[in-house]
Amino acid sequence: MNHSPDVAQALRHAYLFAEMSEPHLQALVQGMADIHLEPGKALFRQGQPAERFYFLREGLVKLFRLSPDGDEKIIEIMRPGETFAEAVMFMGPQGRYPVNAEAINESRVYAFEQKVFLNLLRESNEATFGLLASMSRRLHMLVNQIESLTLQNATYRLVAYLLEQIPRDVKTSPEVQLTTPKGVIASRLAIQPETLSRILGKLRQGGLIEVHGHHITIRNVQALRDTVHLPPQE
Amino acid sequence: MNHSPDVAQALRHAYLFAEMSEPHLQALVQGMADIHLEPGKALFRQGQPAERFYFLREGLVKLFRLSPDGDEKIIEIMRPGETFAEAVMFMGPQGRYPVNAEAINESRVYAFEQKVFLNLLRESNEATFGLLASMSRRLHMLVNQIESLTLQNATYRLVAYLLEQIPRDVKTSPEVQLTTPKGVIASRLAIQPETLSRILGKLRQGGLIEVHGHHITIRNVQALRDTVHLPPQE
DNA sequence: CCATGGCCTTGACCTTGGTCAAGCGGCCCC
DNA sequence: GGGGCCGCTTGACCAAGGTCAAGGCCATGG
Repeated sequence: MNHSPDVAQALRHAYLFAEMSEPHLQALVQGMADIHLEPGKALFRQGQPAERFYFLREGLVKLFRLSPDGDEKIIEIMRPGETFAEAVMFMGPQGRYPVNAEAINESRVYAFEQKVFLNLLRESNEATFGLLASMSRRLHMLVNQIESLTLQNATYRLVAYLLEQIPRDVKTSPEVQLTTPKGVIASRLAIQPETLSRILGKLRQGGLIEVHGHHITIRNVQALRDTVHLPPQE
Repeated sequence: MNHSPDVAQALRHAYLFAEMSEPHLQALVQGMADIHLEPGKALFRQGQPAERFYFLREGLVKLFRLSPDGDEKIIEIMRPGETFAEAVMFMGPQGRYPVNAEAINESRVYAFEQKVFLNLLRESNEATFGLLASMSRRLHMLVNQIESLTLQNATYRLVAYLLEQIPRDVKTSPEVQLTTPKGVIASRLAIQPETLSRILGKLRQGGLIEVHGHHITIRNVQALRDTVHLPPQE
């Protein structure tokens, strides 16, 4: 199967490939693996030698850590068009995945050999800068996460999460469609599902939101921001 | 003043400069600024346009966030030989510092213009790979921090911190010298000073450690690991 | 049409660590 | 040498969120 044109097209949405020369990109597409994942299927486990990195084509993948007694903390939920595990390439020759990766929904990922990609990087600076940009974004994201875990409470984190889910451009009473089960969101926010449910209930009672299953209507964006002392606007 | 030889020597300890060609390094040394900081003096503030990045020559610098009501969370404590704020270079042209930086002790930092460094990166791949390595290490460090904030409790974090402070190679009853006031350590571990004090007291009562001001003797490394269910050895 | 199981909600209770307040000890500086 | 300050400790109390247990609500499949 030769999907090269549209595959290359899709890849260009990722920082990593955005600026890459056409021949280089083509070479990568030739060498990549197209992997199909059922919901709940693991892609890799923490501690495994990291030989590949990934581009999410369709579906939803969670990156997470497990505590000794099985509790799960989701570090990041990957969405289509994003790459992950690229940074591990530079952890030295014996690099290992620092997290687990598992499909939430049925998913399709493209896998690239790190060795191949590294060779390509050595002779192409545009690609390297794309990689630097994506790592720098991820660093910032993690710092934000640490801040909200330590300096803010559970309600803040949930509200911030909801506000992030509002599609750009929307001015009117925004509708948010939760893309994952609530338990997954809870783990991402480092709270228990019970607590998530209670906070949602509290916000609902306050008339700030309406909850219909996975569909949430935000009745008053500004009031919502105010409850957690977020500055107006975005 | 021309300290170039020993300055270059010191810079090579950082990943960022380790593999860099001698002429390039010399050029950077020529252009850098040598900054002296009194304890408590700010180097930069979150939100300021990021035009430089830094190498810590002497002293101790904290990177931290502030909550709206003044609580401080230290993200990282920089030690001599380390670079910081390099990643911001890739946040786009209007990059801003994502944290505050302030000297804990009297310190000396070298400051480099991002523009200059970026130009150099474009023509030198060794330097770029050094940068990638240091960003990748920092990513891993942040993920570890998120894990211990969410999946572990305060005692675990403190014990893990103490164990990290044990100098390599030591086999006998290890001595740890705290390099910063305990309040700083508390902020780094995201606990209150009172809690830090209590946990230390609990460990002391359990006969696991001895505390004499900033000097801590670990009486039983293995028992200490066991209290937080860390696997033996390192 | 009902049974099953997953996901979510709700209630009662508990634990960890935060908050507030008081006090101690060393250090610096007049 | 005394006053004051800072960093730390200790105690009493508190509250956010976790834990445990019991249902409810669908969707799915027999």
